[in-house]
Amino acid sequence: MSETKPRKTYDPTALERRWQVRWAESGLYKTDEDPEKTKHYALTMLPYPSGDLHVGHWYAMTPSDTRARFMRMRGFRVFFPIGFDAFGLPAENAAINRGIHPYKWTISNIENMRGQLRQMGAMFDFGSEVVTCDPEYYRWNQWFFLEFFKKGIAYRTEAPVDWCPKDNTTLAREQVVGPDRRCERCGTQVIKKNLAQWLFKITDYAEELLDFSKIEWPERVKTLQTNWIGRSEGAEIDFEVENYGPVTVFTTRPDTLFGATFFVMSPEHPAVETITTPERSDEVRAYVEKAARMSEIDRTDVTREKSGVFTGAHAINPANGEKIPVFIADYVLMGYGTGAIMAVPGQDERDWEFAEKYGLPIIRTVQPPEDFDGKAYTGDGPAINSAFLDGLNVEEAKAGMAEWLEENGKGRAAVTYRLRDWLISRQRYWGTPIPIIYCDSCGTVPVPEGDLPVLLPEDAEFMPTGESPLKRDPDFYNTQCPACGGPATRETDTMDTFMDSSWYQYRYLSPHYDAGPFDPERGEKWLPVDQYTGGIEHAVMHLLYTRFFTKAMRDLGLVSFDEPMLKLFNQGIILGEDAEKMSKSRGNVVNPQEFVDRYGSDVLRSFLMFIGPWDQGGPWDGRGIEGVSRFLRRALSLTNGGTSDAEADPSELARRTARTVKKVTEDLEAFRFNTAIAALMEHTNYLLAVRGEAGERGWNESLRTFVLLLAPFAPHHAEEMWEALGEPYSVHEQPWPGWDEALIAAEEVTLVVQVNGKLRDRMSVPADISEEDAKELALSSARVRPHVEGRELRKSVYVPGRLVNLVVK
RNA sequence: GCGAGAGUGGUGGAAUGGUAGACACGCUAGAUUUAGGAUCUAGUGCCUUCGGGCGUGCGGGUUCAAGUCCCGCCUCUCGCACCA
Repeated sequence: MSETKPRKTYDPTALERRWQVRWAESGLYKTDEDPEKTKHYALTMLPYPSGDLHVGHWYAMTPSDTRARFMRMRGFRVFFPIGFDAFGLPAENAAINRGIHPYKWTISNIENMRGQLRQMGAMFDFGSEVVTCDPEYYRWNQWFFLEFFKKGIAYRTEAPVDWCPKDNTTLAREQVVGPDRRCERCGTQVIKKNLAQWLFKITDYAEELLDFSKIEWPERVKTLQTNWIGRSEGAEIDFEVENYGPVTVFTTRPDTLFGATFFVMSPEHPAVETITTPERSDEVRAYVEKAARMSEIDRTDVTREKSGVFTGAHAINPANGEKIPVFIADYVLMGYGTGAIMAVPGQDERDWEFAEKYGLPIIRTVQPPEDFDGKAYTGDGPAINSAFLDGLNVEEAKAGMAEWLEENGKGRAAVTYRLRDWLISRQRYWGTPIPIIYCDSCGTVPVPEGDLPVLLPEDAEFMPTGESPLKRDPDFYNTQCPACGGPATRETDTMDTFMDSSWYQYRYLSPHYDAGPFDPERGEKWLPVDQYTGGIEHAVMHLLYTRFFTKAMRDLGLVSFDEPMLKLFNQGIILGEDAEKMSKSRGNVVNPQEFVDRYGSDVLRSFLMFIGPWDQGGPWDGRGIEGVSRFLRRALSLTNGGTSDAEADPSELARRTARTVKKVTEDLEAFRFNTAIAALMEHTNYLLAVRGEAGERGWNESLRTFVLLLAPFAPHHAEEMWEALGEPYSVHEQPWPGWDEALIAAEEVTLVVQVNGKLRDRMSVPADISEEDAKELALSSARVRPHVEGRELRKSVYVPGRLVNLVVK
């Protein structure tokens, strides 16, 4: 019978508190600056201070912490900072709804969350914390803005913008989601509005942003960004429109120009009004109005029948001089390409549909294969009806036409992107003021660097009216022109909060540095980020902006590399117990605090890592957490000095220990936390079953190794066990154990015997058994014999250490 | 419609082309306990005449051997959605 000493009461919360105090007192997680070690900058996406840590924060941060701890034990100097993305709408909404100032609301949330973060027991270096609504931080947003302005990266333009009527602010293109164009934050359908806005020329970097060769990022993110940037190669072609002049189209298929039998403009195209003939104007005007009234959701419905209206005008096909009719149609979008297309029904399905409906001629310019029975043919084939291109395949014909266009001044090779410039102006209070002054005599004047930061006034009226709240604060609004000293007014828009998160990883290095956005010496030592972790939802906003920002910083001479984060891992989403997304309205929100109070941080974090592959996410299982709690209690009991019936076989103990070290190491490298914990559980069960008399050397040595392996997952429990073993503080400063590959190979192996691929027997044999002996042994097995007797042995397969397969007829 | 990913016990999930279901949850029985809880031990894919048979969404193929590779379907999830 097993005999266990009476155990101290298990109180994980007290245990964890004790170690957290000790860690804080001893400065255990102060960043290691040892220049002898290789750097590892581990970064987890900074949270928005919404009030309380959500179980999603735990799911994002604690596995990152485990990974960072693992790297630290492996001998890297690790920088693992944390901060708060503190500007943004929720603070303003809270202020509006509850009358609390956004600053007060934000700061009290941050204080609350700081306490919860400490309870997490992660190795965050709280000394480098960054809070983005702090003037010490946003001053550098303004500084970057001015640098971008000088470089021509920041510019102002009057243009229709996407506007969220609920949040009363503009949105960047990336913040408008779905076919029905909703606000990424609140889900309201966006509308168009004409406003003068500040933008960043991210499109100048479109080509470079398509190059992922210097980073190891998930394919998914790379694909999303590539599609978002949406590069199309083709040509611009100038069509002479009657009584108007040249109108340029973009096409990816210049080779089909001879088949362009009509011309289509977007209803919003500026030429429409001028070219429409008087007899067509009523119909055209009606169509334009109808298109404008139509909701975006209807406008973008692919299944809708094509419609359009003839303007009465004609354009000249530059290739053959044919007069072709000019239509307007809502399937041509002003926001893509040039807002006008040449229609080639023979090679484009939409154009075919349109041509059929309006009885327009169809000319094929690519010969479809004989068995082709469709309508528009989009595949490859020899050019026909195309004069000098005839006989060429599509690629050759494209090049041939581009050359011809260029030579004849009718067009040119061109590349178009779907990506738009990044609109950063927000008509809101709670953000970084844009450091620009407007003067009647000097125009747009940047705030001199020495006058930064332009402080956000504390007492502005921030009710949303659709106008920038700062405009109604005369002390802020009215100022002097820095150039001429005359009366002037300030820009009253604030910056998109994605500005804050585009470069925070640099500020972490020296959060109080005042000679620049970050201390270049610190940058030299730590940049770029080695491992970034966060949610996939940021694939085309934050992750694209921060790449752009780093490239712009490089062009300003601030950094010498091209990419901000070398490796990226996206964790999944943790769902409610009903396998639905957690939401207050569904009532399936899991409050981590409840579980921290009951089981402690180590159990909660280990459970979240054990639940399944980290990138998969998955539903919360309130019962499952018990299993992990049991595991950590059992692990802890290993240091209580009990004994069990069985004694460890020394070579098996050594083998299993080495195997566990290998498994956990390799799994941690690959972010496979779930199988690493499974291996630790298995090893715990084994160690419990074979603890002989206390003091047995091999067993104790194995336990010591086990505690080291446990440390990144359950840092508090491991510390407690380490102390119980009489080892010096702290387990987190110990080197990661290695393993001897030679120990892993077993002396005896279980060989599987198959007959025609079917499992018939298992035998325990020496690992180095010869093929002949293995086969002979297999044939002599009582369970195998009935299946082979009287049949011809045609072949046998021997896989050393694994199986013998006897193939009989 | 296009693109990507995924379908394995009652559940979450494991499986370099080589013992399917590791590790857990749950469940069953037993031990302990005043009781409950906790803990410990054993069992737990399905069927079975106890020999064995069948099993990784469905149908085919390659192979000595397929959850894994190939082809064709079905279902689900996530992107994108008239992009010229």
